[in-house]
Amino acid sequence: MSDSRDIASILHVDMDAFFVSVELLDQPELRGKPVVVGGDGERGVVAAASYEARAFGIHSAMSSVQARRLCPHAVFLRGRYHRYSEVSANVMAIFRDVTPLVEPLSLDEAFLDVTGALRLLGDAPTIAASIRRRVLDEQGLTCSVGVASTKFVAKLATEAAKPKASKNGPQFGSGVFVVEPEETLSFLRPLPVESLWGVGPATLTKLHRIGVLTIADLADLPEENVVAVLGRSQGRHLHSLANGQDERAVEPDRAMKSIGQEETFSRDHHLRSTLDHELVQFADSVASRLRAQGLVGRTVQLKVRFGDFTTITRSTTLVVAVDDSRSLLEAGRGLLALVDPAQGVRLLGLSVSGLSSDSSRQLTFDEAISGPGWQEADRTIDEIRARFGDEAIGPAVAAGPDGLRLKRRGAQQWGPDAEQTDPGSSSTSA
DNA sequence: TCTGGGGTCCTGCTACGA
DNA sequence: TCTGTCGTAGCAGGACCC
Repeated sequence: MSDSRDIASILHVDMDAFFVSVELLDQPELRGKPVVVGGDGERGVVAAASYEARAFGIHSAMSSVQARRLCPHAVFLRGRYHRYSEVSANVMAIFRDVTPLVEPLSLDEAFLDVTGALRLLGDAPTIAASIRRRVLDEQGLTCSVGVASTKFVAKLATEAAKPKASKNGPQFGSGVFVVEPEETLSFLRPLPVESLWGVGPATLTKLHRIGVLTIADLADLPEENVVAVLGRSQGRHLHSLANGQDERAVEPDRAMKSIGQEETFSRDHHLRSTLDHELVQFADSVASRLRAQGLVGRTVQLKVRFGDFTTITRSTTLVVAVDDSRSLLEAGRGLLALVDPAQGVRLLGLSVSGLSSDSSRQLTFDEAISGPGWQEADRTIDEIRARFGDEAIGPAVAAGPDGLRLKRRGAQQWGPDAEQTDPGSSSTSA
């Protein structure tokens, strides 16, 4: 991105209230109403809120209990992750029509480096406007675009372009907001320091302690003072950003670093056997996703959050990288044995990192001497799921009490299942 | 008061081999 | 042979993002 230093050719595109907008596409009768996606269980949180809901003070990451209190008549919808992925893929395809340099950040936002498209398609604001038009025409969705010479300024510019919630309904933003290179510092300096990417609650407390409230305050401090407070890596990074310097290029092919699944239970679990049941499903699901991506992983990590919200992780690194459910389950069980669930477990998670392509996969000792038995079984399961859907087959433990109902994988994106029962809590909680 | 799920990145500590 | 140093890997926890 050599040219992007002196020309505004980095775009940050962010879909407006994406999950809610997709729901409104499919259920147009909800338009104009306060709609909340996620947070339909007792322990859930809000994943997205319509601008009408935001006018009541509801925002993403807010607990569902609080959201209901603020707006009891809002429509609460369970998230449909697969549907959002589908629409997201269509939107990303539009971006890739403009430039191959697209770096998705999540389902609903991406960076685009349009330096190479300027001669053909016009200047960056023109390209931004045409992307907005295409997304609206082809997908029926609105988005906001920030244009700048660096990634993080483009991202901040998007905030300025976005619609704002108000009591009188959404106030539409400009849709495109451009920060020319020479305007970068005057744009940044008045903003609160928490606008910087990487300043969360913990860092903000440290910065407030030394009197830093705005980006200008941070930029004007000597770098060594910032490093003394935040450490070398974060201190240097944030000081550079505050001064408008960001050398990071748009990276279209970022490799996945880990794959995992976790779940917050509707009630705390106290029995190891209950947690083992969950572990079986996690291992099955994570292994299946590894194989779908053609990946194998070496480091298995178990995450446990107790009732008092303290969270621990236990991990182990295997001799060879794996993608089968049995190996993940064995490793997970070994780690679970290190944990005492008696005080009540609120969340359990299993993830795999140290990923590499499965073409580099080595045979395990078992496979080498007895053949790929479990791997073969897993691949057969993959084929059945590909033909008949995710719910067609799964670990026996995932079947419900009637032996027929399979718990859907990936169904609980934003909170525990309201109908979940907990055999552990009733017998051991005090 | 209440705090999901899926991730990435960084830091500090320990163990171990050269 | 003993000791100290250095680099690296593994592990655990925390902060942050959407």
